[in-house]
Amino acid sequence: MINITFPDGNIRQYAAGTTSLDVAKSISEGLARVVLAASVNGEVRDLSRPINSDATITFHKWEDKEGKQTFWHSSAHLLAEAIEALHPGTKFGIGPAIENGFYYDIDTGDKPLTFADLPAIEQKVLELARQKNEYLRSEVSKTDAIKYFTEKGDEYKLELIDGLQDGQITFYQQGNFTDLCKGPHIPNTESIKAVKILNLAGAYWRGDIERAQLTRVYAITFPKQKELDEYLVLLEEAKKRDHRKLGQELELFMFSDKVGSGLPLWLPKGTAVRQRLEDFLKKEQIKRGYQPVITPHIGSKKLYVTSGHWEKYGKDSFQPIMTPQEGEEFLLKPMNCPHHCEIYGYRPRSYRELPVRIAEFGTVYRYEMSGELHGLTRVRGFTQDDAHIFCTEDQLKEEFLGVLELTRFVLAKLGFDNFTAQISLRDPNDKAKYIGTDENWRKAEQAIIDAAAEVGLNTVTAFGEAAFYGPKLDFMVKDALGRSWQLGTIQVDYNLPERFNLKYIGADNAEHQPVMIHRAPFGSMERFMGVLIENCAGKFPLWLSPEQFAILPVSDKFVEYSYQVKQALEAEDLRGVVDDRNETIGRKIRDNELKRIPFLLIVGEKEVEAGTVSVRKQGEGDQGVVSVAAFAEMVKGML
RNA sequence: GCUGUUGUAGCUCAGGGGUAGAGCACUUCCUUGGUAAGGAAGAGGUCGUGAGUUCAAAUCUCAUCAACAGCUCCA
Repeated sequence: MINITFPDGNIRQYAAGTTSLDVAKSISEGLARVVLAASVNGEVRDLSRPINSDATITFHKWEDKEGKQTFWHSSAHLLAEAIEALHPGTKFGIGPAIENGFYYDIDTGDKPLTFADLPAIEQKVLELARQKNEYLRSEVSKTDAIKYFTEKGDEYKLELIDGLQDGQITFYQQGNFTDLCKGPHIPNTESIKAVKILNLAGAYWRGDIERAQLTRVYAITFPKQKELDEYLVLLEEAKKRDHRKLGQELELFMFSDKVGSGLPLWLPKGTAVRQRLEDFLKKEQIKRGYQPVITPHIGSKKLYVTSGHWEKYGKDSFQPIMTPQEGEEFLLKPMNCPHHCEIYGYRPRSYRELPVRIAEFGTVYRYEMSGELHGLTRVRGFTQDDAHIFCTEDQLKEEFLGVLELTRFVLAKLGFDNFTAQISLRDPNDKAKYIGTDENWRKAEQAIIDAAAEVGLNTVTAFGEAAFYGPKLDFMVKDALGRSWQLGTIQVDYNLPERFNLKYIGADNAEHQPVMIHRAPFGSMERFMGVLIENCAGKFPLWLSPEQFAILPVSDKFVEYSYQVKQALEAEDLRGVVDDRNETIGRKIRDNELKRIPFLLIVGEKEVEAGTVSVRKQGEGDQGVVSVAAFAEMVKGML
């Protein structure tokens, strides 16, 4: 007999060799019907795998992340079976589950898959699912595995097998389809009741730009048709929050072919929001001892040769600007750090004045590849809420903590509670990509890890995601469609101080090299605005909103009073407009609701006589009548 | 940059080898209306750009630019 421990600490005894499914059945038939996989000693496994010794067990249902992942991974196999049935000779790459659904990379040879093929494939998936085939696991020798896929002619699978060790290779089969896979899988295809192929796209084999481009088929499945329908509605809703769409509807920003791609033009309303964000952070930074500076938009090429950026990015950047002077070259600045290094180094520095915190909303230009451009979140000209902190080794951790505090303060103020803090470290297997000594890297990485741990920040660690000059801590936030974007960033840099030969005089009257922290709580104004727009669905917080109120006269007889109210509110530092169009009140309400104006003030005969306004809150309807002064007080109380 | 899709009025889109259409927005007039679309009339486009095929191209072909999705990249 073996002891099985359940998540609640209960222990029950079973015969050795019992399966997770048997264990589930012993608890209830109901559980056995809905369970998809089980974690045995922390490893997610097939329900049919026997358990031979004492173990802890956790069951995974559709509601769990592990349950969904297993369900979708199994669905990927089913999708492959359907594609193979309809398009014989298709070669298969990999087909993992992703956050929402799964994909399979396929190579259909010279007959590419088109959107017209998709309905038939979806039908086939459902047809195969209804065959109620089991997912059968088998352990296969490397020789047999190679033999199978050689006969099938699938070189992608052969390449995958090549990287595996004999004795660790498993196949899974359902119906007529056998795949190289380490599992786990759900027991049977019958629980897959609804499928939608979401997208087709190119993807390089093994992510390598030099290799073949396969067709990546994105799809999602559900155990109930209703859940699929709801998911598709959710996707549609998310598209409505897209900042590119809202930016146009709310007249926040635009792009112009004549200006150039990736170069946003900020319209008055977008500018109003952005400037308030800037003012907010500038004030906070002053409180925290930052010193604002201003530097030019270009810098001599020599500056970037010194910094090392020319060597690293020069050929992929906006190319140097020539001058009438032979041999003189300037670069549009792609970052502010070198300018700030020059400011730090313009005179000798004493340890007494460290840390020096140099801040600038600096506009930079980077020639991003055309395919990378994306609304406001990936552009070629953008403004960083940049600052560089020059400090001693001993001050590093405290400064890092201070920046962490500021960044979290900023995110909280703007309503971002769903961020991920990512610690980006070197790829330990490819140190050649980075500059600087091992010793400095080790120190910098440790400082970040320690500081994050000290404030109890929940972090994920990403190896290979560091900047080429140092490790960093990034705050990642998702957009309306679930894509992750880096917003705030904090980076430790031992490299630039060295390249610019920056020094300070210590208490020992000797020269020392300061450490540099790059940091930007917003990241860039453009990207932050983009993600902010999506996060609030265009309904900006009251203090940021371009217009806080709109006054809607019931007829043009009340326009004059409307302007008096507007003046009175502006005297209270509130901002808004009068909708004096010759339109019905219903129309004015509708149009201004759609502009996401927080408060609509309706005025007619009654209001004029009583000196009041009838208040309507965005999205919440009529709030009743109050005096103008009372309204002003109420709004100010909400700021 | 790569693969695929798209490009027609300010916006959303229909059409399609014989020189352009709808709704909304806009302008004017009527209406003076009380909590999410009042009525009428009018104006507005060399169909992304450039070549080619054709008696004829917005429509077909090629190139180019831009946008979208994913990949790759992100100082």
